[in-house]
Amino acid sequence: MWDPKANDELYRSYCPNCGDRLIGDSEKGEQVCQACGYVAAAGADQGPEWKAIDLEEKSKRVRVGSPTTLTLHDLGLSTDIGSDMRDSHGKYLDPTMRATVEKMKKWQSRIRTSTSQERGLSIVLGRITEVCDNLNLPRNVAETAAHIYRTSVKLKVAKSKSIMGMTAATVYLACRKCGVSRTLKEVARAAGIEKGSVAKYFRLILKDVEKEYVPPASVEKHISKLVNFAKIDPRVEHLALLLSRMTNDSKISSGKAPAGLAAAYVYMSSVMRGDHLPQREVAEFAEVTEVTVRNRCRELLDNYIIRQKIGWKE
DNA sequence: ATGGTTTTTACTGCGTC
DNA sequence: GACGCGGTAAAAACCAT
Repeated sequence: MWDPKANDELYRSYCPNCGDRLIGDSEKGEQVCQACGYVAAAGADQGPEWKAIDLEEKSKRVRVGSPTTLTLHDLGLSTDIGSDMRDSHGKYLDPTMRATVEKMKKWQSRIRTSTSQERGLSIVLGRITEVCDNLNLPRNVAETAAHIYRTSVKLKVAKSKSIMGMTAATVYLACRKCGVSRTLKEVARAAGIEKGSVAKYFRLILKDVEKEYVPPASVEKHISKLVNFAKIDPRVEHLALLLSRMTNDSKISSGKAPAGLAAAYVYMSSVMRGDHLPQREVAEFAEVTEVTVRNRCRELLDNYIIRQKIGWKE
């Protein structure tokens, strides 16, 4: 169960021209005002902000905007040591012992990283970029995925795990952290492995590495993605987004798959505008069934008087 | 493990082109 | 007849406990 309003704050911001809400475009990494057409540069002061840095670069850093959940920290050795300062019983070491161990660890990890582990790391990082390319994901998602993987290695979570399993799981998590709408199914397909095993690794990472809850991409992002993929008239998207915002109600969306809801909005919008896309097509692109689309539509129509609010002609 | 919820599968009937 | 659509029952998948 997820609350759509919880992550709404992450990407919502307002147009400097007319004050209307800006709509984030997950594909292009920019935000657009639906009212006046103002286009904000990538992450002016709202969404995640990043600099393209070579993946292999050692002192990697990902800059993000104000939302703290997206903040990524420095990847120096210090973090590794800080998190491991316990003895075998899980108790914290005393300060003098701590200092000694710290030195040891420093050397140990220097030796380690220059040999096999560093190589293993670069293999996975390569896979991550491959999968991200397959999914047409922006650079920052790959960066985030790489960061997640690096910390999983440090926390020993990645030890003796399937390479593709970890790859897919980190990419999927990165998508969610960056607010990009890619389903687990899609990531699994791009990585060429079972959806189930991706979920398994994903949960593992969620448990031991990324403990904060990361909400799935919003319905609105799913709408944008769906429209882009299916090459639907942008005006349908506009209407769909409008509808989704007007009916952005936890009563409707809670517990429901965002992709299904997005499909319903797009389908309804296409009908309202007279384009009338077949349910079959919309459902196919959204990777849900027609039944789900229908159910969402029905619920929407049951709970809202959409025609009047939208000004449906005819 | 389990129980509640959501999605999918598979099938049927209805109207229209 | 084929197609799009709406509905339903039951299976499967999912999620929190």
